[in-house]
Amino acid sequence: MKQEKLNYIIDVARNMFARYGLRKTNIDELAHMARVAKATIYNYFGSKDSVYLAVLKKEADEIIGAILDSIDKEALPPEKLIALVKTKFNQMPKALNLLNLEIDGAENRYPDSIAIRNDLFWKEVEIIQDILEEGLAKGFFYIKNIMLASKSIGYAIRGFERDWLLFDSRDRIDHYLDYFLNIIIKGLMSANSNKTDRFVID
Amino acid sequence: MKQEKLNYIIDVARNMFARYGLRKTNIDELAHMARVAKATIYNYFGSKDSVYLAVLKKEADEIIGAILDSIDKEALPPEKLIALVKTKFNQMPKALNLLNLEIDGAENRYPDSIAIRNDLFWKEVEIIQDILEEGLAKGFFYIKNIMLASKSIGYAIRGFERDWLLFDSRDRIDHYLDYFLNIIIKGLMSANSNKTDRFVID
DNA sequence: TTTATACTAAAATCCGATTATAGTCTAAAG
DNA sequence: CTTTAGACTATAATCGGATTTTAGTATAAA
Repeated sequence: MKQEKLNYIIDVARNMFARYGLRKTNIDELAHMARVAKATIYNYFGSKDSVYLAVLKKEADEIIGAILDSIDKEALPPEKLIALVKTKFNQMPKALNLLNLEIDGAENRYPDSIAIRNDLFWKEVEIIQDILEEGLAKGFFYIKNIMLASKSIGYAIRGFERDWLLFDSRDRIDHYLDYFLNIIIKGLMSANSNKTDRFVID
Repeated sequence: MKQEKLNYIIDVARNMFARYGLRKTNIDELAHMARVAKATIYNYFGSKDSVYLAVLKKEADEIIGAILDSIDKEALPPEKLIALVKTKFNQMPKALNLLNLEIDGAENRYPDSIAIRNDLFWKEVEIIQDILEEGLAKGFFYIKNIMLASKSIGYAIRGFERDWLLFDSRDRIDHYLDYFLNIIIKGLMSANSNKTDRFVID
């Protein structure tokens, strides 16, 4: 089958899963909506779960892809870190299925889907690690244990996710995120933590 | 009724809710286990939900109380911040009902219980704010916007909770938390972020 | 290879009957 | 005046069996 057609199936499935959830989406209807035979779907994916996982995977890949793109556009490590966070949170609302995992009452939280969610987390941590390493090499950051630092920051960023997804007042949380970046970059104790003029998020 | 008896009812309820959950705990059995008449419970609490909320409230109060105690034992603001985080995570496993809210599939997540959970979060943020204010006044911290800073840190700490509760490898996450504290206190950019000798968590 | 269709076995839904339980009430005991 | 045991009700949960949906397979034709 052409890659194009396969992507189309995933896209249709993505919409259906986002609207109805895993349980209430059925393959007969998906086949009809995607204008392929049911057998074709089973030929390619093998099971309903696999279709669902392919959707989650695509959503995760999109987030990672967008983050990497945005980082490439920045030259300085601190700004790369800021770009990562901004892009991540901008992309999140598009990954409806992946993020409903966090919010929903476990409706469709099972080992494989959780694995994809965790995988996204650890990929983010890896990217953070790359940024920190570059920052260290170029003299921007001073970090004793880069692996610990990147994981710590990964976890900390996670703390903003739930409310970002649920709240009306996204702007305000954006504000907190901005400030959080300032804090981890400059620290509470450094005298210039007052000045948000250099690495500021607009 | 004596306060003592009332507390005993809450304690028994706390164990039953922790073991069986809100739905599978029934008031007849609770009355029996707590050795009071069912009417007494309804006299005091008015409804099953109110009993449950009283349990959640008590768990939240215990966490806040322990945090405040631990902070009082520290003299320096940075150490107070560290004490807050350490105590919070040490106390968390005791608050079984409150924390199952995070993990469970919404089984017993309804507006009132979420409100208590959020209340705990904002109380933590207030305490952080107090610490930051003291740290600013005494020249330890340099923070432009204390309110933003305390909320940011509150959210960031939240990011460690889920994995702390779920994972086998609590030590490792402890490690991340330690490092996280180092980062926010000293910042990625400050040259002494290497040295973890002063404000170190043992 | 894809498609339409038919097929099966397992799961979900439905529904009426039964049971369990939240919450009220009362009368007696402390 | 409060607590208690027990009776009581109305609603919600459970159960079991019949029915329907649906995941997944098989087949034959395009």
